[in-house]
Amino acid sequence: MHTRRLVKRSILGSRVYAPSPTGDGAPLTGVVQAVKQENRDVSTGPLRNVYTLLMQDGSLKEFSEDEIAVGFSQTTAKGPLKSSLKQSFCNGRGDGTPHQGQNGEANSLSPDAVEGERAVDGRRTGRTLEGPERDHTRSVSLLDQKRKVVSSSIDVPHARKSEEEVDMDKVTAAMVLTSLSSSPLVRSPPVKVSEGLNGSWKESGVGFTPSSYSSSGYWSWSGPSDQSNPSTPSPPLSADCFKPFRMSSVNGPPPDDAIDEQDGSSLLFDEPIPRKRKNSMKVMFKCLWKNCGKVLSTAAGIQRHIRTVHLGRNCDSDCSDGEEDFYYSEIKLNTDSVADGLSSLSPVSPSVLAPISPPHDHHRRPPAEGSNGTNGNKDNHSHTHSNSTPLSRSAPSALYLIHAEHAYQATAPVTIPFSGSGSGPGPGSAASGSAASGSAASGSAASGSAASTSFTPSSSSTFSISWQSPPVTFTGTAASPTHSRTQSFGEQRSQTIAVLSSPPRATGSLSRKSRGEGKKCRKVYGMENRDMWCTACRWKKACQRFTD
DNA sequence: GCTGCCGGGTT
DNA sequence: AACCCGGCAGC
Repeated sequence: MHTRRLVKRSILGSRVYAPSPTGDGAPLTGVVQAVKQENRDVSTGPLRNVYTLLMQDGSLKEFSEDEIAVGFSQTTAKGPLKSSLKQSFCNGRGDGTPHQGQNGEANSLSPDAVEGERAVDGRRTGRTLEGPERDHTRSVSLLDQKRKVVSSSIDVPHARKSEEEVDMDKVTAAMVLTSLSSSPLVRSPPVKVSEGLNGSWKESGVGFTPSSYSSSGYWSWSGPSDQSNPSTPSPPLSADCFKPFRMSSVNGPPPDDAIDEQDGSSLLFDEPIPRKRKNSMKVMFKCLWKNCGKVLSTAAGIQRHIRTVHLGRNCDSDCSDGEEDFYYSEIKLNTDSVADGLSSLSPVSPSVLAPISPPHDHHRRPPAEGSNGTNGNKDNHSHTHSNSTPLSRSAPSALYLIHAEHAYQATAPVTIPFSGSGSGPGPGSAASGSAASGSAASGSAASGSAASTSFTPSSSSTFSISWQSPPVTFTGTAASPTHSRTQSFGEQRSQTIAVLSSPPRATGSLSRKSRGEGKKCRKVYGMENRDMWCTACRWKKACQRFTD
């Protein structure tokens, strides 16, 4: 069944021989408690494994894989340990290619099992591709062929089989029991993983951990999350990790079971994907530096941009202190909504958008920037007190533009009119203003007129009513900022989808067909004669019979 | 609260 | 495409 896990688990808890610390040549025995990966020399590339051993005297010591030898096969000393531990389960550095994983697996399987795996592999790949990767079927099937060629051309070490067989039998028995008890864990993550493939790869990384190493506190798993910037997306990684994992998960059982489980998991995997794709989310990274707003598709790119352009550092990421992280934000773009929003917004007020960018810039500039606060205050005051026109123009569009940012930043436009009359604006006070405004808005959000009354006293009397009409949008989204104030950033971010989709809706409401005043089927025929209604009325659509 | 109807889901 | 329904917004 879980061949990889089997291999991994066979190491943890294994008795190994380690060199004596005193160097007198008498090896000590220890039990592998944990494994971690270390990159001793960046230039030499691949990671090496460092094993934490519980020594006989109860102490914990770390040894590199070169230093220790496996206890159960003393004659082969280092060899088996290193090779078996070298099963690079997609360790995220690129050296865990599917081929390697494949071969590693084959090493610990009988030739028959390898054949079985190939067959399953072939079916599995095809099946998987029926889903989201349908478009790449050809290239992947080529890959698949290539994989077959590779694995068939590599000698499966038969000799090792007998050597490991004894140990494997024991461990396999344990694994069968373990897998029975942990199967829910194994099966449930796929849902998560499939989400991860579409949305955040991080989730997929996390999703693997419990299923792959569900026991024994295997803390050394250096998945994507702990070796790269958390905000650095790496979809191919999760995809690559994902496939071998799934293949390995169906290796153990007899073919029939494998197919069944395969089908089951295929359902689990494939089903949510089409739905998710509807949202077609795209993660971008936006520079928050004043007057920049550069948007890049990769975190590394935006970091480099900030480092070089704004922070004036020319060195590469090595000398980064992570400061760049403060200057960019992750944007989840709902491409559909954004496209709709832009297309529907621009005809309404095309001239409004352009001059707005500077003001909206103030709200989202990083707090770390020195001049930020004062400028922001100035501008906000000028907006709120001196002239109503810029505000009346900027508010709706600023609202929209900020929607492209973190959801929590959407609190800013809400607070503009409120905080302006109160204490100084700026990020901090704006938030407090938002609390007040939030409660006010949410309390009266039911109707636009009520919202406008709550505006009037706090804002200057120069406000024109024209400001209020767009807030059809405003009241619609008012709940969101209010809400988000008590949320964590993660939750707020997930809200971005909803927030992003609101502008189109707002503009949609502008184009919403005004309510028909004439008689409608419902009025004419009444509820009791519902079957006499026009179909549109029956379907709660615009009446087609009594058009106004 | 009633009503018209939009948006989206299901069959 | 037909059908259904939640929910918004005007009245």
